[in-house]
Amino acid sequence: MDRLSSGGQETGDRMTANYQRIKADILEKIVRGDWKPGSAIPSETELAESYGSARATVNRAMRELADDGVIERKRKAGSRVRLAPHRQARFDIPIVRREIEDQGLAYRYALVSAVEIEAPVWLRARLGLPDPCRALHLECMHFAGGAPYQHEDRWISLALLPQAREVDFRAIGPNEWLVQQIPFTDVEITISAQVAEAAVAAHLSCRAGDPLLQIERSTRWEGAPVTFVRLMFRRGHMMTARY
Amino acid sequence: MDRLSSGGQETGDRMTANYQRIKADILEKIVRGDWKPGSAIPSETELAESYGSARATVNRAMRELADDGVIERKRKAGSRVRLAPHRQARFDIPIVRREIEDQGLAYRYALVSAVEIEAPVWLRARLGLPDPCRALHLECMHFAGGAPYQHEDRWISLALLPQAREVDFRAIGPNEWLVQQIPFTDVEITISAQVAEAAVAAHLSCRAGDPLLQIERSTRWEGAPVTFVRLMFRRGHMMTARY
DNA sequence: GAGTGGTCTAGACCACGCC
DNA sequence: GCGTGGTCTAGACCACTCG
Repeated sequence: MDRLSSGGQETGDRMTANYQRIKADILEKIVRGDWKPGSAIPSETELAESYGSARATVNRAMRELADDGVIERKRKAGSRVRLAPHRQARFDIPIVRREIEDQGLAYRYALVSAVEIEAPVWLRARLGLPDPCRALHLECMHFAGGAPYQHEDRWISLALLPQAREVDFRAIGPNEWLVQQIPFTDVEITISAQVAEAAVAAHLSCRAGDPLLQIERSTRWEGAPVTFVRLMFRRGHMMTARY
Repeated sequence: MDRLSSGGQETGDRMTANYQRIKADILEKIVRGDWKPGSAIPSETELAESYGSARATVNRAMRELADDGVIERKRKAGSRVRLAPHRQARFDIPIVRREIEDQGLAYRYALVSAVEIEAPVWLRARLGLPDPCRALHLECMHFAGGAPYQHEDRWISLALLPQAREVDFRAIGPNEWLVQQIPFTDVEITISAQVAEAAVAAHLSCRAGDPLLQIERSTRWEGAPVTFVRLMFRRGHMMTARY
């Protein structure tokens, strides 16, 4: 009954797709309070009729709203406005090199140390590694415009990637090498605030005890542990996201 | 030519949708190295034919792969495997109350202070508020199982939400009240590590100088500044995400 | 200019989940 | 049971962009 503003409803409309206009219109109804939190939204069939479009088009709008956490959908129950909008933020996890070069700064990488040792207990527990298990332990630094930017404490499972022994990690960073080996995996990421220990503080040119943003990341491939990394950023580093 | 494993290709298949199987199959080809980073992927039409499905189905698989940052798509150029997978993690931004109650702990909220004052310069700059501008400044604490969990330093623009003056924030937390007022907005989030100042440290039962995870969030509505909040978590708090 | 992805439609079948 | 969302199809037009 209330077609969207613009008259043209055919296909590829000027500027915005129809499903986007429908999505925006539904969102506006929710924001304005026409459809209150917890209340039901008309079915896709009804909406399709009222917008004068196909159900598939409405479906895409609704699916994206559900992905965005604005509405909840259940088969027979229909769609409802979420009581508490399920907010989530997407943070980019850039390759360090890109992150720095995108800021227009010169990137430099340095290997601090590399040793093959038996995987320590905490690492085995954390990654679910088998009991006796050898691992490659790398310590690296990333610099931005000459200044320390990030300290990388990397562990690579030699059970899954024995070829890591042959790599010269003075020439290539572990992250960039790993990306070439395993293009896609399951990842668990943890962010926290930690004090700079003396060794790390020296590398990052800050004082021991300074608060540093820490990212820990466990990577698996088909369930098998691949690598664990602890990244300490220089003091004052921030992560930003919009939604 | 190489239909996917399961014979049934009709519609609603057992367990997994066809577009998901196609998506997984394409992803596997990329991971296995059949389609290398930077190289082109067959066009949707070709893929649709080889999978024996409609182009729309392939389109959905490809669109999700693009959303996931695995491939890049351009109109005439076709689809290519990303050189460096554009990784991003989605972090849930829960309501504090839910975050705590989901852990099975008792939630308690307390208002520390509430004053109406002229918005300070830094806040006006940060949110883009007009020059003379009054704001409500709230300081709150959130407890989990009796222990301090989070310190909230909240600013609410009275230009946009004058009704905030009438609210008894001893009874309701600012976040929960705001959600009722403005169901959906544009948000900018920043995460960093900070030292606990003496005042905050006292509230969070930690020592001044301890490293704390800090989240700052600016919220707008249709471009107009609504609220700014600085959340300091108790020492040791971590944010986790998977992808 | 021409190929590729972006979008839309009309119709269809299915599975889940309330009743 | 039966309505609703989830998915699929075959065909279509369009807009972008590379060459």
